[in-house]
Amino acid sequence: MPELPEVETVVRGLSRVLEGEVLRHVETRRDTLRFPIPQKFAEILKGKRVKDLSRRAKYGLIHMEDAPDVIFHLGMSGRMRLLGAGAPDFEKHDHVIFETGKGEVIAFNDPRRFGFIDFLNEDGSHPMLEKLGPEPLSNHFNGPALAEKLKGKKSPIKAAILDQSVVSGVGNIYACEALYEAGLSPRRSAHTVQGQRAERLANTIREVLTRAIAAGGSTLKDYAQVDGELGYFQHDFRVYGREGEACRNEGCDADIQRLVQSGRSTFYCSKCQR
DNA sequence: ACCACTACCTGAAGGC
DNA sequence: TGCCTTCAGGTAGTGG
Repeated sequence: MPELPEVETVVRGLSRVLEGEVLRHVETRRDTLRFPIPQKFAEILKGKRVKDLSRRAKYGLIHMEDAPDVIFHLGMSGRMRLLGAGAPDFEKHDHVIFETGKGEVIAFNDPRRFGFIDFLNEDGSHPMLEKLGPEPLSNHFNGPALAEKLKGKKSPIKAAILDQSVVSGVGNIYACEALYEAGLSPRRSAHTVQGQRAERLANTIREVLTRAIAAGGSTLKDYAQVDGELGYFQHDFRVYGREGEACRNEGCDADIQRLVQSGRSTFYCSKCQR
């Protein structure tokens, strides 16, 4: 499910339910996701109040009063499910449960278990946050900053923008979409994206992510916002998942092609992207 | 140092 | 109906 726009949507949804609330009940229903869940995770959080939530790249952060902050990652298949108050209807793969003082129940559900949940260090650091590049929607991300990161990189530009140390939060869908909007071939060597090209790409990355957030993210299989609403940005895809379909650029008669780069599908138009 | 590939895990979809 | 293969929104670790 989750690239930056989906995580942003989930964090906003969770904020509405959790901010300012005491965690009346916390429960871990297995010991390990991608990494082990910390010992006494539930015990440490039980009875503590949530200050607020934030997002860094594809990570959600739950800031606590008088307890360590929580970091979570949704992996490929993670969701946060908001369950009605009363007797919650748990499903398979509901691994971690939070209940607020008002009786709202949140379940972290992740069939593939590529996600994880952990505590931040006291200074707000975490090993997973160390190598992250700039937030694409912040002022630190722009053409020159991107060009600098791409300098000397021999890998294809598609692989480079999936590299979280170049720009953080962009995943396979939005990498494809941003390259299409920028008119750049996914196979182009990253180091050739300088000057105007870098400017253009930085802009399309920001635009695509911003539009996706406004649409509540993208729903492929079962991604849902916290309240169960679906995202709908998938209707705006220009290339992702559209192999063999017509390019949507005015005056282009080519079909969208699919190729595999470092083990992942790339969708692009070979006429519009150079 | 850089880059591509594998491994991690489950489930859905398609072919036979 | 069922078995087998392929594919999926991510990323740490490995080996060239």
